[in-house]
Amino acid sequence: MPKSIPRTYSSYTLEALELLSKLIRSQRIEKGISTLELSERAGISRGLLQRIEKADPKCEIGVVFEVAKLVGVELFEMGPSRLKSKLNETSDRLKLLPRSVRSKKKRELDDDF
Amino acid sequence: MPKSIPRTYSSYTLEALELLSKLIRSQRIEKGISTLELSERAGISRGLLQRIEKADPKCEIGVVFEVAKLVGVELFEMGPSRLKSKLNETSDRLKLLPRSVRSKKKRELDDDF
DNA sequence: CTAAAATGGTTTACATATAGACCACAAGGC
DNA sequence: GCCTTGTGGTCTATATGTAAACCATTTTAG
Repeated sequence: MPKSIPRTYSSYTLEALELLSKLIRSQRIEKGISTLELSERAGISRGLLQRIEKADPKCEIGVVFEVAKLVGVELFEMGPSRLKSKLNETSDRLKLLPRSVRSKKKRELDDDF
Repeated sequence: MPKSIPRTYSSYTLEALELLSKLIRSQRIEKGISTLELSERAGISRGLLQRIEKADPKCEIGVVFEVAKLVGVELFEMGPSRLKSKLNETSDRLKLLPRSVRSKKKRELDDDF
């Protein structure tokens, strides 16, 4: 049972969210698309789009990414092709890693060497 | 009332999600952090972390970004300082734009000039 | 100025994401 | 080999995100 969970976010996260939301809003306005128009194209409600443009951390990430893509904001600062190659690269590197992690569990090892 | 909404995502969105999730998983394993450990640090359940690492589009974007930050994945491929300056830059540019958009509504103008 | 449209808020009902407890199995250390 | 621990499922209850319909205000075109 999920008890009221007051989530906290680092400033880095909040700023990244704010950047993404403002990039979306900028692109939307520059392209002359109204909130209603864009929300319809994205298949979401106008209210949700407004929350996205206000950097609400609780929106579904898939929807936010989709809206970003619709107005031409590049995720990860890369277009489709570079994204794809980076994905392959990362997939390959992931395959070489162990599936399971043995943690020291005794604290004080959270360093990143 | 939200009726069952079968969302669709573009491949670009899906690949971006997959990339992010695999970057997170890679970094987690490389740093020797178990799913339980990381979920506790992030203040989320282990199940949610598993969904994040499986690129589930329906997770809250704030949580995903926070987990990414915790394992050292840079959002937008930039660290805190560059992110901040880019944010300022975007904020300034947004201020210069009109608040409201007059859409032609008559289709066939969705071009980006 | 006036009128039309966009925006930013609400409010309500419902679908669903989440936490937390389980479980079986896999994987890695000894 | 054993044995511990991580992983990936499941299931249930609840918190909450979302769609849809409102509203008031602001903004833009004329």
